[in-house]
Amino acid sequence: MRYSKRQPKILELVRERGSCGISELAETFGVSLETIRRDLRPLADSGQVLKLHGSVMLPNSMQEPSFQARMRENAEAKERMARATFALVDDGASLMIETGSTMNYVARRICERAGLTVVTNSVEIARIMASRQDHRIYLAGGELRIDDGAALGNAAIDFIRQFTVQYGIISAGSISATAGLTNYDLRDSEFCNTLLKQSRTRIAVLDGSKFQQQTLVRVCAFSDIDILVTDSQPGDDLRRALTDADVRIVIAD
Amino acid sequence: MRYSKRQPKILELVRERGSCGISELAETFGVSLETIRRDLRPLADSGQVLKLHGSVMLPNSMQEPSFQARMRENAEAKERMARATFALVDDGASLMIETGSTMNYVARRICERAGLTVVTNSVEIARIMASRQDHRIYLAGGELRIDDGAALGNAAIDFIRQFTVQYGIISAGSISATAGLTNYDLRDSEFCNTLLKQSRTRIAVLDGSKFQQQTLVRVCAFSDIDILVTDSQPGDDLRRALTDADVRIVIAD
DNA sequence: TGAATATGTGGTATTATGTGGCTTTAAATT
DNA sequence: AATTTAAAGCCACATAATACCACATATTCA
Repeated sequence: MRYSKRQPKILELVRERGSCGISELAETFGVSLETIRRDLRPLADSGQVLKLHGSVMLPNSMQEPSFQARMRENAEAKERMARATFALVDDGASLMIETGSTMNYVARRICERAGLTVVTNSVEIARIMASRQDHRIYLAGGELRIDDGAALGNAAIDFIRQFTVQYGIISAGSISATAGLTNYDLRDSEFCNTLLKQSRTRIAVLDGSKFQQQTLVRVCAFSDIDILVTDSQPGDDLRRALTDADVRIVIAD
Repeated sequence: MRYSKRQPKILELVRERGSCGISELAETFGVSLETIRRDLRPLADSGQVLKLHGSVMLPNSMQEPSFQARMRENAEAKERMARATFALVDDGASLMIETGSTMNYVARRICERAGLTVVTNSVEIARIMASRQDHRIYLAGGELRIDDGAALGNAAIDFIRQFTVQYGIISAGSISATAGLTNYDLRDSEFCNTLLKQSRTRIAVLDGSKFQQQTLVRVCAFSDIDILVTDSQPGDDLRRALTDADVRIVIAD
């Protein structure tokens, strides 16, 4: 492997942000595009980053276009919420995380905590957490949904029933005063339902674009969660419904 | 080590800041570049710092994880064996694959087949297979080994017992005429054992560097496998033991 | 003072970077 | 789906920065 003083910093940047533009990197380091490409080549050859046209990303990011698209939607809000969620969790905590783009952002941040015990049904999140040596990771098995690499169904649900954790972290497709938390896929809802039952402090993370919408399947009532992490003020109806159910609202930044 | 009053201070600086420019050090100590290089040489030779053009850094900031390193060992042989294994499997087949760097190469190739049903205990391999839409993937859950992201133990073993597949594909740490296939980790051996029991055609993939060595734990006897895929001719002893057990030997390219 | 070690200097070899031409890729358009 | 078009990648060469070596000079310590 060829060494360059930039390579470790490139890796760090890519790991931190999930992906980086090549011109962006060139500008950051004040060198030409070709130089960055030369730095990148051995990193790509050894599989440490994945090289695309004009950008690099972590090889462990799901490559499905639909999932990628969701990772980009509201990326900045999701990152802010991830930091806020990080602040809620202590070193050495035990937690369950479900699948989804928002959960990926949360996992990347929470990963920085030391000595966690993590239970998840998402291949992606398991991989993110495995990038550090000092976590224990329990992955629920079953048939994988190709789209996001999540195990759903009875096998996964039975698996997580073995655990009781301090924090249960979920997202959802939408949240509204009338319907509570709702989701696109029944299997997700079922899984989240069990996840919440096995967790003492139940945290839902949803950005403001999910307020007042309504998707197909009900996940749970407001009384089934303890904390809502979001990025913007909910409307009056929603806020009243949440406070009535004793949900603590955390607005990121 | 050669004595210099600057060396301890250089080390201290590099450790504190991660990396240092050589001209920067020369200026700090008020000596010529050549002098700093002479101070640095023994430090670099003894592995305490990593020297690159114009700067030095800590040697471990570039260290790649052990799994990445194994992916690069014998990469060319593993790729050849992967192609040969690909040829053994049909479109629409059902198969089980265990974890390991060789299995990763195999998975990348086999993934090109259409409509497979894949059962695995490796997060990596699940992810590789998920890059195409038309496979069904069953991932065994359990506690993950951080190193390679594999689920091991009873949960994983019980999970795969639900399936019976056409092809069981494993690797191993070594193969020898006297000890059969052996592995480093008992948990791998136990898992592979069950995997083979659930498979009709049992394929072992091992490159020539694993001949005649012997690692810790026995995986299975030669009679428990049907096909050995390798990259070079085994020695006479080994070949005789294999043919006596009716193992078909496939030499890649 | 003299031997041993350190440091600096200049020339040459090596490595890193940038540039321009050409090929490949991805996306936009028909 | 095929064609066009712009962007990104790759390669080869030129240039700049850095490393190495041999030798000269300075410093240290017995």
